[in-house]
Amino acid sequence: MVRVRFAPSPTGNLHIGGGRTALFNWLFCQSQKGQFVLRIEDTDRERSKPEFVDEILYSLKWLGFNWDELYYQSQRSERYRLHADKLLKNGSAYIEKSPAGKEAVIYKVLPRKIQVQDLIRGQIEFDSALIKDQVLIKSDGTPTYNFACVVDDAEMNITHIIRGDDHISNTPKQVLIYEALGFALPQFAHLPLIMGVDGGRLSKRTGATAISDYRKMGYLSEALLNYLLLLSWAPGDNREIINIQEAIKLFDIKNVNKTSATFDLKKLDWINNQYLKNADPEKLANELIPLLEAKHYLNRDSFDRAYLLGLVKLFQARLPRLNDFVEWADFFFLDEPVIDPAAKEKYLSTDLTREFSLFVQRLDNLADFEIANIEDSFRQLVAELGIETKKLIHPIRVALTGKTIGPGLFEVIYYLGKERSRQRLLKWVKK
RNA sequence: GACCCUGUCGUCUAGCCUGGUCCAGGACAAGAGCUUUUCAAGCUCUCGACACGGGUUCAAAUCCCGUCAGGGUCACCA
Repeated sequence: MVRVRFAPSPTGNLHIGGGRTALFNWLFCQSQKGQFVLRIEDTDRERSKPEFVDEILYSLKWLGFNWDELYYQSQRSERYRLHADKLLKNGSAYIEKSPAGKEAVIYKVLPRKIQVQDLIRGQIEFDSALIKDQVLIKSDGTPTYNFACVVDDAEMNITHIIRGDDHISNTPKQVLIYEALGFALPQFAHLPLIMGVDGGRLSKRTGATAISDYRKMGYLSEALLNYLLLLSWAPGDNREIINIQEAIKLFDIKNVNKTSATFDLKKLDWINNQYLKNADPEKLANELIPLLEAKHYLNRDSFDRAYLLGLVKLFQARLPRLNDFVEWADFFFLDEPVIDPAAKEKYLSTDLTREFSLFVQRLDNLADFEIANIEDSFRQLVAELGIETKKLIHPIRVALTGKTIGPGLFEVIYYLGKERSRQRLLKWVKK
């Protein structure tokens, strides 16, 4: 039975790199019908915070991952103590006393060659003569990362350790401990790191790093997952849009790339848009309601859901991020549209009193205020006036929405309604 | 600095294992155009890469060596 683990340390939010590590563990685990262990590595008492644990669990669930078992290292002190004593007894570790009289347990590293078989990289060789003696139990009684990690992975029967590249140099240290403890070695697979646009590690300086930040910005979890997946793996058929279920079917850990990848927000936006345009409007509306409410654009208890759904459908194919809806569609919720000064200058600087008045009349005369009828009456009008469609369509859009870009004008008029449309147009009519 | 990992368009990648079908394919971005209503959607086109140098071979992006470059790690942090 394949057993993998994801072992975040709750000293911060779940970040992109962690989410990606969780993703590949999930992919491998699901493709092998294995079990997924979640282990909270909270041995650093100073920096570990329960609110980070909550945040990490929440983000993992948001990404769609769940776990079969959950452990906290802080609750397993006696296990580490026990195995440290074992090493003390068989002579592979020794005690070091600090000036304050506190004792630490140190593993004695003997010189030898260590070969590690990595599922992604092949064989990697190390010389332990270059590794100094390793602290197992710190003088405050807590285990070090490398020690707790080995004890846990062994006791939890982890068969495959899939983690970031930055752990490659920990691997020989851990192999030494596995062997000293008499545990069988698991398989290792080291994922390439994700870089920021500046070439270094992805950091807050080069963009948002927390998974939850992307959720708050309006990225769908499926899209984020799809993007993260493509960062170091490809389905092999030039497909860019692939959902997690299909990926699980095609996934082979041996095909994971060795090269670190740069995080590219533009491509994430594109993928997100691909998902947004096919997303269920009901679901999108639900996500938008709190955002619109925060802007006082609607009241949760008394709004027209069908109407909101209509607006969502108008915009969803164009949005890079769901949250952009709030700004892009603001004119549907505000009493008065916020007019972009440049748009006003370009389209509303000439007097359109006659054209606007006539169009308002046509709208007033419509028996059925339907999109097709609105369009017909508009086209009839420009034909009669003998002007180009675009000469009138752009000024009307700016007057109604305040923007030069947006959904088709006739849909906009329909959803704005007859009354609001005529009022906004009449504002530009000189008496 | 030492050790380890990696090197295909600006970015993500396919191809590399099993040399020839690759004067290197796809996607994002960028640029141009189309869409007699905008674009931030859609469609079309363009630009653009095998890090470098040696080998091996009839033939190398693919195999070997070296160089260079980038990244990671060297904590009683995880």
